[in-house]
Amino acid sequence: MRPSKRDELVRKALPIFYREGFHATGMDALVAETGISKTTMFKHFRTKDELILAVLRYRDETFRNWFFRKLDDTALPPKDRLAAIFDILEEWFEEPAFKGCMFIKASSEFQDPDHPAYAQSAEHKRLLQTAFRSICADAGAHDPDLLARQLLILKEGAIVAAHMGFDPEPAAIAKATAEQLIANQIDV
Amino acid sequence: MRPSKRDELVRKALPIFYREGFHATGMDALVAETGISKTTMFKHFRTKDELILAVLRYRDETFRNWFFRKLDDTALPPKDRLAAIFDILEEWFEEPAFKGCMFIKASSEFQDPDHPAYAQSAEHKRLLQTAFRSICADAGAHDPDLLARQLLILKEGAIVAAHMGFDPEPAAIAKATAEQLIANQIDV
DNA sequence: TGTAAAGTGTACAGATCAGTACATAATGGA
DNA sequence: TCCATTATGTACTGATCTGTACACTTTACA
Repeated sequence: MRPSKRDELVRKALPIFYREGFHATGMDALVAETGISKTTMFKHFRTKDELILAVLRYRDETFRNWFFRKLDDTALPPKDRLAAIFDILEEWFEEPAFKGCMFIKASSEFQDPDHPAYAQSAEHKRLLQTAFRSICADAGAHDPDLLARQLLILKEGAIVAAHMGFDPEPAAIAKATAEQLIANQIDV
Repeated sequence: MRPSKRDELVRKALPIFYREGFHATGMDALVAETGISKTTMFKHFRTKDELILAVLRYRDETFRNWFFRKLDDTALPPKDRLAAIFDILEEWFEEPAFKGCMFIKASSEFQDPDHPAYAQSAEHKRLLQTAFRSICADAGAHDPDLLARQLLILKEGAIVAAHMGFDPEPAAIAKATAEQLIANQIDV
């Protein structure tokens, strides 16, 4: 099977689900916007849920790639990289298409903990936490696990604030907080 | 109009929407679980969206009442009250019915910024922020606005972590962070 | 160029959605 | 007890939902 159409579908469905929501997006809407026939969609994915899951997997991959690539590109030492997390976050928030975190939204729409979309969303966050922890350790944090968890909670809070619009500069606020944590945990 | 049935409907619909989601809950499901007839529902609310909005208003009221009542009951001085925010949060997380923040989920399902449910959700967070700021000022924070925004972002991050389950002790982690912020802003 | 795989378009099934019509029953106050 | 208000039950409309059937067309490759 040539997987090109399948990938094209996942790639094109992502921004639609992201923008409109999972339940609110019907298969007919996907047909209209992707230009891919419904027959083909159901040939590649047995159900809508399977497509959603593939979209989430794709999102996990591309988001983490984008994020940590950006972080690497700063070429900063690990300690400064931890603070730079929130600069990259700010870049994301300022994208015109920014609509919050797709995984927070997925776990809002698929609340059953047994639903694979929920599991996939939690897994995404765990992968971020692991990556954060590794940077914390490289930076010489006294308690890398604690610091990573604090930074991740800050990141999630900033995303919620940015999405709901109740704070005009969530990334800057979170960064200011992070810098205090980092200063307290890492000797100069 | 005796508003008893209306209130009963709002009160009974809340946990259903909270547990199942807004789109995923049909009016027929509400009839089945509340025991209130569909005719009556549509006599009190012209549309499902109007019912959802009433539910969100009710949630805003009861949640803030519950939260700040709890905070008052600690009878702590303002500075300690700021840290106690996260103890109360932990109580909430440990409730068996805890399923995340209803407003984060509402803004996930109704993403259009013009949708009243989205506006209502943002308003809830702003009201929390205002209340936090007032306690920060009472506690003698150097920058009450900054501290309140930091604490709110921590709170939202902890809620997301608790809901998605990627951190086993989100309230404790957020509290440890908050205590550093408070110590840095408030002289003993 | 021939052939099998992959994709398309349309039409449909069956379920479920929000919301309505209408006749009947319960309720509460004077 | 009378009467207006309020609530109920059922059956319905028309739209939309996921998913399927099927005949047709395009594509890739040997």
